[in-house]
Amino acid sequence: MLNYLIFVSLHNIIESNCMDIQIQIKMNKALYLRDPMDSDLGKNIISHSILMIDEYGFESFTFKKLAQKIESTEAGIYRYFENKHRLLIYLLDWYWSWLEYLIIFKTNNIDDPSLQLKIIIEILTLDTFKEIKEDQLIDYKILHQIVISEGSKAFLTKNVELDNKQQLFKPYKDLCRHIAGIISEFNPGYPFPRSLATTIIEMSHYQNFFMNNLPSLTDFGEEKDVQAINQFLINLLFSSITKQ
Amino acid sequence: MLNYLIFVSLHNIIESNCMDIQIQIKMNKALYLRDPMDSDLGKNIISHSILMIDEYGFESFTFKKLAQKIESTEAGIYRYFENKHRLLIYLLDWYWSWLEYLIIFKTNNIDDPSLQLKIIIEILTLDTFKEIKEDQLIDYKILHQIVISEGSKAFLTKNVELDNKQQLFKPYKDLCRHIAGIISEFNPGYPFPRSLATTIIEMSHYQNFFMNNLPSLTDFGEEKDVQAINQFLINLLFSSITKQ
DNA sequence: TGAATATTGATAGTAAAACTATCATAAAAA
DNA sequence: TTTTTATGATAGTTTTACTATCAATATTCA
Repeated sequence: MLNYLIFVSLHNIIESNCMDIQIQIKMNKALYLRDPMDSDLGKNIISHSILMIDEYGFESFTFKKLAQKIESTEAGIYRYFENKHRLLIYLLDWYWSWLEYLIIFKTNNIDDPSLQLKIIIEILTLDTFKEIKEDQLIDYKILHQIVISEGSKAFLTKNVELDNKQQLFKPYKDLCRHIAGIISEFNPGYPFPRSLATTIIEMSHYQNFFMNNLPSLTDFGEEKDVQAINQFLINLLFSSITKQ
Repeated sequence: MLNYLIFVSLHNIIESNCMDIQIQIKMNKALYLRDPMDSDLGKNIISHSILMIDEYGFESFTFKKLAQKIESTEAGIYRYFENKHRLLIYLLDWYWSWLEYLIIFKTNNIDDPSLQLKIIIEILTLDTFKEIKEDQLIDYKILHQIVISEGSKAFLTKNVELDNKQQLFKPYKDLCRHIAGIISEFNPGYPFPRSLATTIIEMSHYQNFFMNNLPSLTDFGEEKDVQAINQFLINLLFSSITKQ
């Protein structure tokens, strides 16, 4: 039975039991008042908030509803998270940290940056997720849906500056820097590696959201196939960075 | 004094007095309960909601605050708009309709689709806006800031489907289709014209937001120059659609 | 001109959301 | 065993999001 710690250049992943994809992620302490991973109640908050934000949408999701679902109290949840916005960022940060872990894991020992980028795009669209086993705590497929539908709301607020000072967006930035690094490795002369990285990341979500909700804004409306988004992103990325 | 009606293929622009850029836009009736353009109170709601959403952010903006500012009452505003989400979409739709008008106006008589696309990108980043005169009702520069910071919130809700059925996103879709058409004119073989159009539109906002708020996610952090975003978008677009 | 209609302002009120505070009990740590 | 900590139960406040009612004032139109 494979059971080991991973020591990579990852700041946020502290432990991973790989066979059942049980990952421990070191979260920014500013995100919570009490560490939700330290108790059953906390874990319940995390796992059920993922389900409920997906079900109701972030605006209609409330701590009261969550408390009823997990048979606890509103006040109980407030002991863990200052407000629902912090909880959202917690979930998103978890996702980004986990995704960077996945990327490092899956591109490990691969030297060709172009192949690395292709793998990254596949991971970003979560097309690989058929193979990924469920975590009992975090349903990554649903969490991915939250990232698609609610992700931008983390930073599109008047609090960006303060939240950013508290490093709340670090996992997202880390991922962006990571991808930008590989882009620069592929083509050191390309002048916009970071902007291109955010473009690929954001579009992997927007194209998915549009495909499913406003299909005329995409070219994937009929088939609704994530594979087509993949092709679009590959085309977009490599057109930009391939030297003629 | 120039004063004429414009008859173009624009569904939403019904009247334009060009010398002082006074534009009348036909808005979707589902967006309001009473047409705000028909009264002073309504016009006040529009002009001041733009200022206040920009000042407070959409989440903290309330009809009560707006009522106090324009010295009317909460109930008075509710006579015009069902809720603040509809008001937001009203403002965004106005913007998109106006932008498509601007694009048609500025690319008129230009045959070269590549030049058309360059003009469109310039308009999207609103780099041209130094020259644009203020409307006494709509401050387009501030409205552009709202589109950047709050635009996605129009459709990233559990109401997308219903809102879409009411055609609330039509101006955005019209613009997307318009740009996609020019892309296809430039390169009829390019397989993702619509997705590329939304990518350019969305990135013109995201890169701007990131540049100003989370600069490490872009390559424009030091200079904070919209012109650099322009260059990025031009590069992104033409790399994709230029045949090798 | 006078009556009907529409628009706004003023006021009041409700339900839910977003918290905060307090106290008792149960479980875990010292 | 004592102390600390975590949770549950309950109650309360402020703000948001909205609805309802009525009077005053314009505007329309017959």
